[in-house]
Amino acid sequence: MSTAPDGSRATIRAVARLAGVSASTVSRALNAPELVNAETRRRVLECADRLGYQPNRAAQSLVLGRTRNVGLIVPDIANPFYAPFIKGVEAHFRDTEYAVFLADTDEDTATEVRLAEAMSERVDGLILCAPRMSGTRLRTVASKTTIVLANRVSRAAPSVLLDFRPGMEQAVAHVHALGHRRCAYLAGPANSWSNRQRRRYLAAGCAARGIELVELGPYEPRFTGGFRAADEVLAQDVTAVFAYNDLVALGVLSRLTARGVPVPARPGTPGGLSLVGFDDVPMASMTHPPLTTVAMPVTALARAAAAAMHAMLAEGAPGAPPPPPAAELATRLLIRGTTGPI
Amino acid sequence: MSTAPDGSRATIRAVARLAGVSASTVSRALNAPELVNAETRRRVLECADRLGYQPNRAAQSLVLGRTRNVGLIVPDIANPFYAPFIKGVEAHFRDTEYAVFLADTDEDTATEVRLAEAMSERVDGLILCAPRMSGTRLRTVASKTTIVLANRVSRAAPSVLLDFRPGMEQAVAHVHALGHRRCAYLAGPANSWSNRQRRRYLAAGCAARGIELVELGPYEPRFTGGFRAADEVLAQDVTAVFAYNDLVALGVLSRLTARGVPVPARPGTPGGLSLVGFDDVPMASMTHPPLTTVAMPVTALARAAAAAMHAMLAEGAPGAPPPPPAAELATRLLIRGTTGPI
DNA sequence: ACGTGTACCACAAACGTTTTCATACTTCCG
DNA sequence: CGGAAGTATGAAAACGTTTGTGGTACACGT
Repeated sequence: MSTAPDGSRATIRAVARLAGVSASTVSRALNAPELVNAETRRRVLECADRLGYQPNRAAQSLVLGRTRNVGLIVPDIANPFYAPFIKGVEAHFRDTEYAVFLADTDEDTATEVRLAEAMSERVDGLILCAPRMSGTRLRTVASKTTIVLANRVSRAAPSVLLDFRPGMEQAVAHVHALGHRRCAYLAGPANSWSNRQRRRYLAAGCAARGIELVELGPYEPRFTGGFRAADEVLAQDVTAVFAYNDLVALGVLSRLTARGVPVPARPGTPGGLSLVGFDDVPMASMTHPPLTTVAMPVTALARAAAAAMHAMLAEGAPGAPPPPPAAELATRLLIRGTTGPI
Repeated sequence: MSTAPDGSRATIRAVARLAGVSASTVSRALNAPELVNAETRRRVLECADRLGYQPNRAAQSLVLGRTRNVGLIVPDIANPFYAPFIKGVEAHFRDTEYAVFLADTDEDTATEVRLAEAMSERVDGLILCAPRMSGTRLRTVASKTTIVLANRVSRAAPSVLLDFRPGMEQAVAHVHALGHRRCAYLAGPANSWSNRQRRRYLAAGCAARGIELVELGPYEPRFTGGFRAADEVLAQDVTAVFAYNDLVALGVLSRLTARGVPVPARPGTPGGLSLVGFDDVPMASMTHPPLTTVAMPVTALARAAAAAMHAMLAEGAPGAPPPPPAAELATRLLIRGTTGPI
C-alpha cells in the first residue's frame, strides 16, 4: 500500500526503521548507490517499495535549493502555432527529473508579467515564448531565475530564434515573379517581436524589387482579426496580401470568398487577390484553396529552447552566466494554392 | 534590489534582523496581521519590501504540507476542443494562491498514467480531463492526491460532466426531420468515455425513430482521421453522417468537397451527404458551408471543475471525502450549413 | 499592593530531506 | 603486529518556514 493506515505518507525515517538502518543510509541507497553496501541497498530498496515511499519534494527542494520544475509561458494556447512549441518542450522534459508548468498570457502583457513573477518562485528556469514585456522587466525576471527566450532577443538571456529572412525573401520573390507590384502587409500586435521582424524583411524585400507596400492594421492575430483586415484590404488598390500569420490569413480567405473575391485572381475576373500567410498552421493546408505560407521549424525551435534551458540548469550556475548564445532556425516558403499571377 | 550582493535571496531572518524583531513576528506580520501591533507590522513590511523578501515556497510547503499547486492533464493541447477548458481552469486559479501545472498526454494512456504519477508528487490536486486510464488506476491516483474528473465518471472522485443527451437528441431529431433514414457514426477512440456516451445516445435516438445506424471506425480524432473516414463513408449507402468530433467532421468535409461530393446533398445531384460534428470548435463556424454541430459549454465545464477542486482543497480534507457530486452541463445542437434534406 | 487580564512578542520545535563529519570495522602492507 | 588506507554506517546540522507555548509589560480593578 502506498499510504499508511492513518493516511500519512511514509517518510525516509519509516523506511530506515523498517530496514534497520539510519535515514542517511536510505538517502544514500536512493541517491548514491555506490556509497552503500550492495546487500543493504537491496534491503532498503525493498522496504522503500513495500511502504510505497516517495521522497517529499518540498523537503528535497528546501535542502537542495532547486525545485526541479521549469516554467513555460506562451501568449495563447489556443493559437495553433504554439501547440507544437509546447509539445516540443514537454517532450524534451518528459523523461527527465523536471516537470513543466505551462501558462497562457491571453496575449496580455500585464498578465504575462504577473505570471512570470508568480512562476519564478516555483521553478528553476523559465522559458518565455515570444514575450511582450519590456526589456527592463525582462531583466528583472532574469535576475530572479534563469530564463531562455524564444522569438525575442535581449541581452538579459539567451534566445532561440526563427530567422524570418529566408522565408520572407522567398515569399517576396515569389509574389514578384507572379507580377505583383503593389502589396499589403496586415500587421500583428505592435509590440510583438515577430511582427517587427516580419515587417522589416518584407519591407526590405519589397524595396529591393520595386514593390510598393502598404501597411494595414494592427489586427488581432486571430481568425476573426482577418475579417476586418479583408474588408480594409479591399478598400486598397493592391493585388497581393501578406498576413501577419496564418490565422488572420485564414480569416481573410474566408471573408474574401464569402464576399465573392477570388483567391488567387482568376484570369478575366477583376479584383482577385493573392494571399500569403505565416506559420504553416495545420489548418493552412486544409482549406480550399490551401494556403501559401511561410513555414517555421517550430518543433525544432522548441527542442532548442528546452535543450538550452536544460543545459543552463545542469551547469549549476557557475559565476557569471555564459554570453547568451542564440540559436537561429531558418524559415521557408510553402507555395500552395492562394498565390497566382496578377 | 531583490537579491543580496552575494546572489542569495533574503530570508525571513534577514528581514527580522533588519526590523529588530524575531522571525516569528515577521511571519505573523505577513500571514496573520491581526496578531501583531500595527506599527511593528508596518516596519516589518517595509523592511521586507526593502530586501525584496519572497517567502521560500519549498519551506512553506514543507511545514504546511501543501504545495499550493494544482495539476491539469488533458489528452491533447493542440485539439481546439481543450483550449477553452484549459483557459477556463487557468482563469479560475489565476488570482488565487494556486499555480497550475498543465500537461498533455498525446492521447496516450501510458503517458497519461506516468504524468499523473509524476504530478501527484508536486500538487495538492489534479484535474483529469477525459482520462483514459483504467478505473483501478484512477483509484490508485485518487489515493495519492485529491482529484476531480472532467468527462469521466468514477466512484473514486467527483466529476463534472457534459450531458450529451439533449444535443444528441436534437441532432437525431433534426436529421430525421430532414428525411434521413440511414446514417453513419464515425467512432472516436474506443476507450474514450465521450465516444461511448455519444454512441449510446445516438443509437438510442436512431432506434427510437427507426433510423438505421452503421458504425465506422474507430478513427484518430483529428482532422486527418476524417480523410480516411470520408472515403469509408462513401463506400456505405448512407445519407447523413455523425462524426465523433468537429475535427474529424472538418476532415470529412474537406475530403468530401475535394472528391466532389456535395455537402449537404444538392437537389438533383446524386450522392450528397449531410454532416454533423461535435464540440463546436472555433473553426467549425468558419468553413464553407459552416458545420452543423453539437455545442458544448466547455468553459462552464472548466469553471465547474476548477471550482470543485478549489472547494475540496479549501475544506482541508476532513475525514472521508464527501460523496462525489457530479455537475452536469447540457449540450445543444447548432444548425448551420452542412445538414439538409435528403 | 496585588492579582487578573490583555496585548504583544520571542523561543524553540517541527516539517522531511541531504550532506558533512566522525566513527567503527576491514583489509592490506611493511 | 602496528598502522595506514579504505569501506560502510550513524549522528547531527542545515535548508527556511509556521506555530504552540510561555513570558514580559502594562492597564485595570479591588
